[in-house]
Amino acid sequence: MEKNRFYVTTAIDYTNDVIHIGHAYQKVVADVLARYHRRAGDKTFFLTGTDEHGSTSEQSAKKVGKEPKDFVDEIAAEDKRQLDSLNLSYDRFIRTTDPDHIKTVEEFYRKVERNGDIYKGEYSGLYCVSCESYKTESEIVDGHCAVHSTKELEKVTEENYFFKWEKYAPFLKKHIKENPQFIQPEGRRREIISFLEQGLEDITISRQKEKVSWGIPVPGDHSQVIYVWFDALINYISGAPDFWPADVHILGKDNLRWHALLWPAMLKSAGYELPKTIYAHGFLSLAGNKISKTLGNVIRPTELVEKFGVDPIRYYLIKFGPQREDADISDEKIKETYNADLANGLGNLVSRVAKLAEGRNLDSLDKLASTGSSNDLRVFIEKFHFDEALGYIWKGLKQLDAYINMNKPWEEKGEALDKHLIFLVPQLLEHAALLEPFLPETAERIRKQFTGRIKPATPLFPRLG
RNA sequence: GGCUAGGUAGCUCAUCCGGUUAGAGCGCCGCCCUCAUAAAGCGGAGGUAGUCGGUUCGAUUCCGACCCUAGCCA
Repeated sequence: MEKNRFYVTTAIDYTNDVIHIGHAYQKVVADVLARYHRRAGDKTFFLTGTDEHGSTSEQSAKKVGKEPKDFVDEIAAEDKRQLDSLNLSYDRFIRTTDPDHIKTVEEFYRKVERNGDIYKGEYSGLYCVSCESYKTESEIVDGHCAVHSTKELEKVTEENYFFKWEKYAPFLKKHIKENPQFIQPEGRRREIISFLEQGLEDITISRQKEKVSWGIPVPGDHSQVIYVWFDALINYISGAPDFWPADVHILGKDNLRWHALLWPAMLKSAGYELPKTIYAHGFLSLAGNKISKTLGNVIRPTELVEKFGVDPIRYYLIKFGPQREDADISDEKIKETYNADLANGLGNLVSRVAKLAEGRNLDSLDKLASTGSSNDLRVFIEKFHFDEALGYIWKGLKQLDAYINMNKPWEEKGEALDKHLIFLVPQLLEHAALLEPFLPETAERIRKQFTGRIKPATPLFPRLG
């Protein structure tokens, strides 16, 4: 059987601070896709990592009296710990300070340059001396820098390199219209199309080294460093060159424009294939509030995982996460979902069957099951409808509960009981297999419990009071 | 301010092109059962579909204005 190739990426996170629970959704979703495709036998690569260059990381380092590299080393290590707590099966954690990434960026830049799409121009913007960086409109409050409201912003003009973005507008328009699958979900696609109708302007892709020193030098002109996107986006190629083009980039809606419009233009210019799908999700709020340092309500994945366990957090995010629109998370909501679906649902069903089959050795049975494949499930996954995928599996679990209620196997003995177990145990194992991409730890526990001599029932998910 | 997306039961969402009493899951209340984690099963309460106007025989569904939420404004 011929194997497909599957390459999924997440956004790489900025290293001015450690990631929080709001970043967890896209990582879990990417993990579900990666695990699903690995199971299906596809040659799979799952890339995640950190975006480490730029003035914001540089200044965060300075604030705590550290060299940029030392500082981002610490953040990257902590980010990785956060991701690991979610049981993510990434194949590489790329850092934009990795030597092979820097080399790829230089090569990429040269390709675009050779194609005649880079030129020198004048960039002018409002510069905050205290921040040592240019401010965009959203960072300016009443004409002042949002962080330094007493200082005047200076209008500064500098010579930078520009990328001929506008040139690619017709190409982008055509590609997006002809490939409905390119930007997902559909609402986001319309958003980008209508933005594109307003036209594009060329964009600066470098900064003078004296303003931003923490970055990759522009090839051939070390008085400038490459600015943000011409560094960060290229990680998708440097992270797994043999797997390019990516099947899906998963990112937050704030990054969509860059991924949907700038990145494809860059790729086209440099002569690369385009990714197949760019999937943008919404944001997660915490108990009704925006997650922000200023509000002081930032929580890390590790905190929730310690409180509820990995799979309950994964389950909540997949079922109620910001798949299309924004979503909310809170201890209360996690607990409610945990009790309803995991304790009373899956966990209780496992206990029922385990008790009925306790001590039996039905080893020959489990080999009949566990194909872990389902056409319905495949369709949900391909459409990125992860919540519906879980709903589909849970519908199956409900049917098993209904089967037990109807057939009352606890009233049976011997062969009559076996008749039911021969149906129930393989069914349960089959569902565990379907569940593996979503709740890997739970799937494994069920598999172990029902392999060989069936172990006594210990609650998979003890009910929370 | 401009552009875009969204506002349907307490919560999360479904309602294809306008048309009988707007649905589901969770939560809540009641009943019932016990193989099971006081779980499963059955029943019930709960919505003037953001607001106000317009088009129409008829609008949650179309049009307009306004309000609220979110993202972007390079």
